[in-house]
Amino acid sequence: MGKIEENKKKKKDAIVNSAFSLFIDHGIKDTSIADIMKKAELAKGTFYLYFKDKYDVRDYLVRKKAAQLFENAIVKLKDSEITEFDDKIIFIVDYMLDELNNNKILLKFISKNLSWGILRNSIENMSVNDGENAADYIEQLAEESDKHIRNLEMLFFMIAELINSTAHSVILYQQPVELPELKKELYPIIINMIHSFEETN
Amino acid sequence: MGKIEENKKKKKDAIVNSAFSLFIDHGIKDTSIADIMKKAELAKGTFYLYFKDKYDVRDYLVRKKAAQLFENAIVKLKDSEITEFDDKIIFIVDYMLDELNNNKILLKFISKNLSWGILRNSIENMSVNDGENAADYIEQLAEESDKHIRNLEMLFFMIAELINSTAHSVILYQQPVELPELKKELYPIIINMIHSFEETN
Amino acid sequence: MGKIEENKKKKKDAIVNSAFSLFIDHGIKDTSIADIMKKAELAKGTFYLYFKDKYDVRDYLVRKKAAQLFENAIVKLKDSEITEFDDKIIFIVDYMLDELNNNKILLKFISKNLSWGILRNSIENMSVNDGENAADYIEQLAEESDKHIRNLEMLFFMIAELINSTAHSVILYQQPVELPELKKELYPIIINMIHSFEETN
Amino acid sequence: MGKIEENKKKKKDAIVNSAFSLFIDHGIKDTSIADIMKKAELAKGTFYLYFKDKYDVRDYLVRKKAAQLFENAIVKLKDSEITEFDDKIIFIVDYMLDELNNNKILLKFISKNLSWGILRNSIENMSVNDGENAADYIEQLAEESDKHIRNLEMLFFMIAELINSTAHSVILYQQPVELPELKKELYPIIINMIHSFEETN
DNA sequence: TATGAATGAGGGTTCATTCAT
DNA sequence: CATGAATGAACCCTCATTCAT
Repeated sequence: MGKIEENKKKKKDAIVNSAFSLFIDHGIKDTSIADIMKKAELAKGTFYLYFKDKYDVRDYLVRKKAAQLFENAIVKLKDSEITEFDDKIIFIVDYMLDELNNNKILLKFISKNLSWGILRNSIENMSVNDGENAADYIEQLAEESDKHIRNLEMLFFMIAELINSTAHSVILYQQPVELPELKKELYPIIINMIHSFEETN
Repeated sequence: MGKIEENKKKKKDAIVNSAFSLFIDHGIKDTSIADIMKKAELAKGTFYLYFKDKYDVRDYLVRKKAAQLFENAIVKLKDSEITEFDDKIIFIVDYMLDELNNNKILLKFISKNLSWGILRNSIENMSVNDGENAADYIEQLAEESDKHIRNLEMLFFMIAELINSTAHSVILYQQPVELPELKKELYPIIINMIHSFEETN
Repeated sequence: MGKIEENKKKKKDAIVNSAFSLFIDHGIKDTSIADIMKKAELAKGTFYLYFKDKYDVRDYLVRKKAAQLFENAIVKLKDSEITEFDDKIIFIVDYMLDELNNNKILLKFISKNLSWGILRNSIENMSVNDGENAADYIEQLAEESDKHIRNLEMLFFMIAELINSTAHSVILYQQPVELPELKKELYPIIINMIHSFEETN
Repeated sequence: MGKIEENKKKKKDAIVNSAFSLFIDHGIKDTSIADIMKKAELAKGTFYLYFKDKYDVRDYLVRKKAAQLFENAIVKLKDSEITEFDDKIIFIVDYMLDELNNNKILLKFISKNLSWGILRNSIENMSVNDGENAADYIEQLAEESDKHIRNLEMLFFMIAELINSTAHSVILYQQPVELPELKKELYPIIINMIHSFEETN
């Protein structure tokens, strides 16, 4: 029945939200399943009807949060009137860095737990518009701008890893510099990376 | 007494070596202090005379292992006859990637636990020659080649983060490509990064 | 309705068969009702419409399996042309030992759970021919051979306990001897037991 | 130190005694390790310094109790002036049956958990006098009486299994008869068994 | 009748830490 | 300094049983 399915979705959400807030506040290591379920106001045993263990919840959360972040960036990009491919990429990166800077807690959570496997999976299963995934969308962006990127996935991988790892240190610990300075150095490098991956014909 | 000091060093080494091998084999989470001390053939209580907890040992280990890796690269570089600054950096990166590729277990351990704070600390306290630290040594390299790098620490930070995060995914999971392909794309980008940081005068 | 009754029988059989196979494979302690019902492809709640708990199923099974084993022995005996009472008893014992030896799993299950109460109940409710129970049948055997046994039940009890307990150790663990050697010692003793119980008049 | 060893012995005894009393009162299945340790007035974790799990305690207990019972029988036998081998065996059996009849709780515990493996191990490691085990003692009994038993272990095995299994049913449930009647039938059979095993030369 | 999601008590087990020796 | 027996809080996870559908 629709009613039962709906109820199950509600329960899963309660668990996930409770877990997120506890992971953020006390760290994953110091969050027990009992804690999660108490905060979710559900019985301890119920946890195991939805997840295998707390790391299963963590992966689910990282996927979900990373996807949301990226999706928001794309929505904003569509609202803008940027036409150049390079500028679009920088726009997305800039948007995400600002978001993470405003939500350091989310950054801490994502960057400690994001791996390329999870990220790629997120991108592929993320729906930008109906039936269109994020990876396709980026490809489309390149085509629209008449850019020919040799290996879009690889470009993405590198940019993502560079952002993820530098943002972690810079935003959370202002090490070795602060965010504006990072951006100033980072964006030219990203532009260079894009050119590096452009089809040379 | 020298004898007593020596004895204490031996015990600390036993603990550290035992811990490293167990962290590698079973992960930090699944290694208990009892395990470490049994393998080290010392009493459980003795652990607390040397370390606060197992995360204390982990940090000590990451620092030590990362420093060793970098130091070895520099030793090899000195043996070579490379003169250009760019080539020297690529040589170091290449050496380290190959070492990590040959010792995936070490990579797994380092890259999961390495943060810029620990890395910088390692570099600064690492002695290349007597009384000379690694950071100074790199600065010296740049000067020798008549390169003027605006912000050497920042350049280092970026390169280190890019290598660390991409190597993790590529070497351990061959994702999204294999190591030779990563190198092919990575080195031009690093060269570009260096140029990006060159003093434009 | 016949249809409904039939359906219920089918469900009960499914539960019982599933339970038997799981009890055998993992032991009773490590078989949960959830396991039983998953294998039976029925809902967990349905279990309680047929049995009180898993020990209820176990007793049902032991009764059923022990009765089957004994019944088969009697069927074979009827096919044979043995005339002497002693020989008939030995035939039955021999048949059962061989069957148990060929089906160690069944032996394990039966002998760990068989008590005289359950066994006697099995024998009494077992139908050899229509409306004739096994105990009556044995009594008849004795009469046919002009034997007068003082206390047939007691004789039976002793033989059954001796077989059950020695077979368990010998067949499953070859302790303290192997089956052929056990038989060699056991059969004369059984013959003696029979004589011991013969009416001395 | 002797002090520490002594203390450990005391702790083990406390666990074992607590476990025995709880196994008897509530059954093994319904006795938890927490229960055992609470009654023993020790911390739960301490249990695992002495035993693997509760079945480990059970085996230890069965061995110990069966050995004690047998040892007592032999002590009494020595006090008596019985000379014939047959009479000696019957004396031992009779003594043990009476003891078990007076201590039904012990009977319940032993007979549900005694296997030939455990029993044989008990007999072999049990010291009757200094450095002399029970198996040797019985062998000596036979020799003293100029009896030649072909296979003493096998004889023992059969007698033990027969007593153990019949006593269980008869003493605990008076099924199918009461103890005196069982004895009346059992002893001639045991005598027969002994003769069955006598060297025929 | 039949279902299976939900419950929550309760079990086993681990382990960092202490402290008497 | 070094030991390792003892602790007991804390955790994970299972599972018989219920009950709304």
